[in-house]
Amino acid sequence: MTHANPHHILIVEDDFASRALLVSYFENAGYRVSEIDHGDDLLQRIQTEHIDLVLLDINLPGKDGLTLTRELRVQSKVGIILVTSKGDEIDRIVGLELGADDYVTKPFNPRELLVRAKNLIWRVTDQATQPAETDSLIRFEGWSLDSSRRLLSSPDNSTERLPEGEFKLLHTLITKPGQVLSRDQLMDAIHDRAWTPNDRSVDVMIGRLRRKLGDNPADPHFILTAHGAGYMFAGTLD
Amino acid sequence: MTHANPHHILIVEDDFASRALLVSYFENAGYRVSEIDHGDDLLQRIQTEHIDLVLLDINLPGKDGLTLTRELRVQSKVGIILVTSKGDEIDRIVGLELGADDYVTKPFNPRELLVRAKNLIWRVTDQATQPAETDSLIRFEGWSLDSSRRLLSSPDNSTERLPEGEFKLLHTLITKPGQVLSRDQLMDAIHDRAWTPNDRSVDVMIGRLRRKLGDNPADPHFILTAHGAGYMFAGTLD
DNA sequence: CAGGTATGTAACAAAATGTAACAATACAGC
DNA sequence: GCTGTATTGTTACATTTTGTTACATACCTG
Repeated sequence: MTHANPHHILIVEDDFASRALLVSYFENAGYRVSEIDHGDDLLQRIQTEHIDLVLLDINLPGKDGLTLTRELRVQSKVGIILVTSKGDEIDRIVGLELGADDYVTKPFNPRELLVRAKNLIWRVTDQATQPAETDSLIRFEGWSLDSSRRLLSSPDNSTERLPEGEFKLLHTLITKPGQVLSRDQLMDAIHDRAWTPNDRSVDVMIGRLRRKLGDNPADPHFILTAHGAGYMFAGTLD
Repeated sequence: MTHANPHHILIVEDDFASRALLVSYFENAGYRVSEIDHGDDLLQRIQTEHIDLVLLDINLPGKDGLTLTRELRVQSKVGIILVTSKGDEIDRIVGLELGADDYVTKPFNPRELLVRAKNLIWRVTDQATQPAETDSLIRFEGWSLDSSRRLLSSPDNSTERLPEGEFKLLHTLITKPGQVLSRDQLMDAIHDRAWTPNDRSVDVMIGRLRRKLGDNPADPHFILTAHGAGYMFAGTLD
C-alpha cells in the first residue's frame, strides 16, 4: 500500500545484509526509508530531516546504539527501536531505560517488526499535533506578542518590552490556549527547573503579567487560575 | 516526575497471584494502581476515569483480551500492554495488530516491564497535549457553561465564574447526561484521585453547585441524587 | 415505624492563591 | 572591579477555594 505522504524511517545498521533486509521490509510496506551504516551524524540528521522512526543497531562502529539512544532522547521524541543480535538481555533493558521505545532481536519476525513500527509511528505522529511555533507575532483580541523582541502591544497601541521570564511564561501559556499548565511545567519552561512546594515565584510572575494585560485577578479574562492545578490562557487567538 | 500526581495503571487479570504480583510491582514503583478480574466493564471505566495504561491479560473469562484491545483502541488512545502466559506467538502479534502497544510474557522480567510501562506512559501522556476542546459552550435549558473560561450563565443572563473543582464536577456530570456517576468517578474527574468512604467532599461540592444552579436539593431539577450510587445530570442539553 | 445507613449542609479548618513589600540577583555602563 | 537599574525571588498576610466535621434530614429494610 502506498501512502500519499509516507512516514519516514531511518535505518542505522552497519551490516549490509541486515540493513538490506530491513530496508526491503519497510519499503514493501510503503514507507519512505533512509539508511546509514554508522550513527556519527545521526543527531544532525534528526534535527534537519523529518524522521518518524529510527531503527538502531546496538553494535555499531563509532558511537554505539546505546550512546546514540541516550543522546537522541535528550533532544527528540522520535520513535526508537533497537536492533540487537545477541541475546544480551541486559543491554536491551538498558536500551529501554535510556529511552528506546522497543527492541527486536535478530532474527526477527517481519510481521511483528512491521506492526510494532506501525503502532509506534502512530503514537509518535499522533502527538505531533502541535501548533507551529515559528510565528514571531501572536495576536489575540487586539493584543499582540512579538516573540522576536518580546514586545507586548495592547489594543490602544501602547507597547512594552517584557522581561525574559514574563515573556517565556506568557508565551508558554499562549501557545497552549485552553490548556491548564502546572506550576512545574511553567517553571520548566521559564527556567528549565523543577517546581518545589512553597515556591511562589510563578504566582508572583502571573500577577505581574496580569497587571500588564489589564487582567483583574478576581475575574481574569486572559490568564485563569486552575485552583490546585496551575494556570491557563483563555484568550482567543486571531 | 513528582509523585504528587502519580500516573494511573489499570490491571485486568483474572488470576489472583499474577494480579497481586503486578499490583505490587507498580505500587512499589509509585504508580496509582487499580485492578479488576474481568474486562466486561473496561470500556466504561476507560471513559469515566483517567487511566494512562492498561495491563491486559489475554486469557480472561467473558470478553478476552484481544477483543477488548480492539474495542478499546477504537475509542481511546490509552496505553495497552498485553500479558500472555503461553508462548503463542500468533496471539501476541494479533494483539499488536489490533492496536496493543506491547506485550509481556509470563514469567516477566519486572525491570523490563517497569521500564516499558514507564516509556509508554511517557508517550501516552506526552501526546495529551490535546488541542482546545471544540465543545467549549454547552447549553441547557437557558443556561450555558463556557468550558474555555469556566463561566456559568443563567437564563436571566447573570454570569459567574466557577471555581476549578466545581467546574470540573459540573462538566463531568453534564457530558454524561442521564448517567449516574459514582463518587469515585467524580473524585477521579476532579482530582485524579480515588474516593474513600467517609469522604464527603463531593457531596459538599454538589451542594454548592446546586445552589448556583438554583436547584432545590429536596426536588432537584438538574443534579439528581442516586441514593447509594452517586449523582446524575438530568437537564436537557440544547 | 424503628433502626441503620446515606445524604444535605452549616460551620469551621485547612490549603492554595493574590500580591505588596522587600531582598537578592543579574547585568549594563563605567 | 564598582554603581545603578532592572529583573527575579522570598516572605508575610489577606483572600479564595477546598476539605472536614457534626448534626439534621431523608431513605431503605425489615
